[in-house]
Amino acid sequence: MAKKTPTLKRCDPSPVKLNPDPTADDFAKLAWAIAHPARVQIVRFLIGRHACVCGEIVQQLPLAQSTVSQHLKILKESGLIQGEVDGPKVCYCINPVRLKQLKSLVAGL
Amino acid sequence: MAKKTPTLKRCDPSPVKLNPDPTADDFAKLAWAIAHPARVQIVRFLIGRHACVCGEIVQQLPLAQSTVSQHLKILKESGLIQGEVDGPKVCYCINPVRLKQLKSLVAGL
DNA sequence: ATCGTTTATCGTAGATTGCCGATTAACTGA
DNA sequence: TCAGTTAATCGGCAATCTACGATAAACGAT
Repeated sequence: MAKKTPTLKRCDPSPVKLNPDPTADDFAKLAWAIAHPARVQIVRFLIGRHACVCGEIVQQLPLAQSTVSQHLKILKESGLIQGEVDGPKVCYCINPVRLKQLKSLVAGL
Repeated sequence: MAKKTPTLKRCDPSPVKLNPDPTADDFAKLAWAIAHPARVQIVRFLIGRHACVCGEIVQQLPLAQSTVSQHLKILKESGLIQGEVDGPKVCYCINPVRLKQLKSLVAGL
């Protein structure tokens, strides 16, 4: 009992193992997709409008068309949004399944 | 009726205004904090353990100590975690308020 | 006071991001 | 067919991120 630590311990010393976190990569990927203000706005905009044309998104943001296209590409690669060709235009919309995945991953933290 | 668009419209043409999104920056900041697999694991680890020492996190990850320290710094700057000096060690823990903010922002999408 | 432990910071290198203008590709309509 | 519109891609530049080893700072213990 001489070695009893006198300092009050704030840290839990229980040896809990770190679970393998197989979803960490996917989680990070989804988080990365919305880790930029412009992309947050795009996602919110698409949710609010259900679906809309690329050009409209460009008009709403103070960014060049090419830059917005890059952001849309990133969002598309994450699976959060989908682009459907509609004539010369492209109609973007939210992927509800993927959005739900993001929500449950964050909610499960 | 000759000008009736023959193509079925998938896109909603209703003119909905894009709300100013004052939280977009903060949202992106929080998302950025967990936009890396290592940081996702750190956050999950801290949630699972309630609190723990920096060195333990380093042991759990296949990264150098300095790299983990950088990730911890990013997480701390986002407000998601807090570091409390406990002698020569530093005890990290989740900031529940900030975590709840992240959850509600994502849930509110 | 000095040593050992623990963590943060510095400096560096390579890769990636964000932004833009310019160009290209795809499609419609006259 | 040809012109016009729409969106994606290319090339380039500055900035940031990630990772590491090495070093410095803070603290407890002897």
